[in-house]
Amino acid sequence: MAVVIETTIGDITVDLFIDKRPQTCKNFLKLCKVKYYNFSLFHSIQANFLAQTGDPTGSGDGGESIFGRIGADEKINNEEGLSAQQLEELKAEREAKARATILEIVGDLPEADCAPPENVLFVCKLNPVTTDDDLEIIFSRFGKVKSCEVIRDHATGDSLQYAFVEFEEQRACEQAFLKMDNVLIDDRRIHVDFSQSVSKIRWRGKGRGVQYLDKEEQKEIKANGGRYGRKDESRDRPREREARDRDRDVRERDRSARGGRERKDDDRDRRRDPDHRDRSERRREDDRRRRDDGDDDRRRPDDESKRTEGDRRLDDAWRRADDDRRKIEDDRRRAEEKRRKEGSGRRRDDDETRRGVDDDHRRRGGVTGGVDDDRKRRDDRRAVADRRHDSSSRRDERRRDGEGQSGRGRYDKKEDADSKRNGASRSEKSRGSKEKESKSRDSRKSNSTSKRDDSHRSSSRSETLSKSNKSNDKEKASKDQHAHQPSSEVGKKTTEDELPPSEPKKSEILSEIPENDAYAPKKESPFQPQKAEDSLDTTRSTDGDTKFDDHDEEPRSDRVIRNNEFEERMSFENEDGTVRQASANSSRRSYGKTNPSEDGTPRKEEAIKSKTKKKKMKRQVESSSSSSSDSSDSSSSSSSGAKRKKKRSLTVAKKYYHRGKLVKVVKKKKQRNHRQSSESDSSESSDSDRKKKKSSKYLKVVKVIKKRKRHSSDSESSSSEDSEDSEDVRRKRKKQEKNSKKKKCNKKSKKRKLKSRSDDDSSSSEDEGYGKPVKT
DNA sequence: ATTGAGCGG
Repeated sequence: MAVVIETTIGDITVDLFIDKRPQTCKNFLKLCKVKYYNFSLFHSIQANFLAQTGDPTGSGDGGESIFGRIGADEKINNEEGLSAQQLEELKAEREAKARATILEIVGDLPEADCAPPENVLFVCKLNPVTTDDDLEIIFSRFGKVKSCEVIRDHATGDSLQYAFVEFEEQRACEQAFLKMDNVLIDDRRIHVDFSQSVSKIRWRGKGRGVQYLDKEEQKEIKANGGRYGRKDESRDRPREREARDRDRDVRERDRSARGGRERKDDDRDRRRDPDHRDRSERRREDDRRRRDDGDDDRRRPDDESKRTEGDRRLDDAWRRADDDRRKIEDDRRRAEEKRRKEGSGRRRDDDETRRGVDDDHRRRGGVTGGVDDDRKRRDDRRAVADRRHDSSSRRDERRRDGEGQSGRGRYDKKEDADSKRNGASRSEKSRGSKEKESKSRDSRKSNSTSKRDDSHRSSSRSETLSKSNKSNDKEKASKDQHAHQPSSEVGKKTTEDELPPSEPKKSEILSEIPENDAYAPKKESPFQPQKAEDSLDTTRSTDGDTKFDDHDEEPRSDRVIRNNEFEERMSFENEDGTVRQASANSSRRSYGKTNPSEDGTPRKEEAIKSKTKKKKMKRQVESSSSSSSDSSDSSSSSSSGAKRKKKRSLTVAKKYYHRGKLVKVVKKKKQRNHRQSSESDSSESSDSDRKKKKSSKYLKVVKVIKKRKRHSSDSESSSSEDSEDSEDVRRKRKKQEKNSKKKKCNKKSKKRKLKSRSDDDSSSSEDEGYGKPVKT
């Protein structure tokens, strides 16, 4: 709650601690309302220290409370009777608040009081097949679940693998937080945290607090497309309203003066659109105009030459004039505002006061005021609080990191989804490998040592895998196949069909939850959790697999296999002559690549191993591909048709491997470049390729390539002296550079994303290899 | 690694 005090030399905004000193504030507000303070003097001013006002007598001795005596029944010392610990907490709280306020002033936080909801859990690392209902059932054991939402890609409907669970009670939420972290759901070890999301909170502007939205309100906002939702809400500060009206007035006058027509539409738009939108609208409009201009230029390059300098200058002048007009308008508006302020300050005060009061009510109904409750169950909540603090600080950091990152993250997600969809087209293959996958998973379960697991993965020879699997657990494999084959035959079965059979098992699981161990398997007791997993497995294997077909959501181990199958597949895919498939695969492979970095600790070792392995593999491929000649890349080198075909495929594969190394830096463009360069200049590119192999740092590699390219193209252009060609090359180069830059920027986030994917997918393999879930 | 659609500015 804030009050603006207007003085002859400027405004002062006063924040009121309404919840701390309700009576005092009420007194103050009421006095404001009766215009008690109007025209008061600042009777005492000490530079850099204080300025006192509010005494109608102007002396500092006068004035009286609206209650008869100031402060009424307020107990000033609310720290008495508190233990030292409590005092400390209070202090810490105050400090935190102060920091938050500073951040707010600096502009890092929208509003210091803007806190994420306390009764909402954030659940991530979910299995994509997990649904709202599943989660609700599972989480409802801690208390009534108010709402539960798995966030999905709004285009594809794929699960984004995180969810929000809103509890009716905060306590239930805390319990769930304590008990459900690192628990297995649908074969995935989920992670639970308190929601840090403030997206359900609408910031009503600086100093105006926040508003907590329900779904309907959100929808409304979405429909309105604005930050400020309802039209007739008292959300608008009177000053703003005035400003807007004035705005309109000015424009109206403007319009009448100039008799412009297009303004009219503009104006209507503005009136319909809430607040800030009009500005962006205008900007957009402006942009469009400008772009149109540009288009004109581009469209008629011939005309451009004909156009006189004067023409262009006129254009510019027109643009500038437009800008100027706007500026003038703004100025006028500002002046008007000032004038008005002087005239009608009184009324505003009243409005402010009224609005403030009900504002306060609303806010108090919201989230604040958790302090007392806190004191009641402190013991229980100590851990929780710590966690919260942790995560909130993390959130702050994240926030400070900037919006760009999250944006990129989202983008990546989308890419993921795309690739998923891509993969769906080759469901035939994926099914085959899926079978292997399920087998391998089973084998992992039976061999409770994670070492074994690792050897599988790192050796990652499909033959060994399948062999060991066959020998290890035929039964389970057959069972698994049994489980999912029908579904894959039927194709897309609706989940409703599948759900009934799985329901009882779910309840079974639920009954196990109370022990909490079934959901949180440990190393030492591989049996019980396994049971749970098995049941989960079977529950999911059917309906999960149908979804696998859709989303190509195979666990990681399969991808390893695919890596190794890659050579073969590459060759035969390219025998079809389709390069696209190869490229699709390439993106796939990039996922596979991150794949060895799965389980927590052995991650790095594995990564290194895999790197060396990959190098080896690469070398193998190279040697095999370049059996005839050393200049392996030279697709232009002469050879017979069939051979050429084969060679080409190999070349693609090889290129792919080069790219495989570089994918993270430049993925798609790389492809294009490569193709072009390999077509245009073979020997050079092969040289550069060799260099690439040798150098270990990606960035360096990129630079080398770039330089090389430049060299090669330059030399080429000079040698061939084909001006058109060189132009082309130049253009291409530009493109390349742009893209490589972009990719570099994205590299980090992409890596992260990939890792997350691998983690998710590998969670099934973590079944035994994972330690106890963190408990508090 | 992870926060409520996603994108562009």
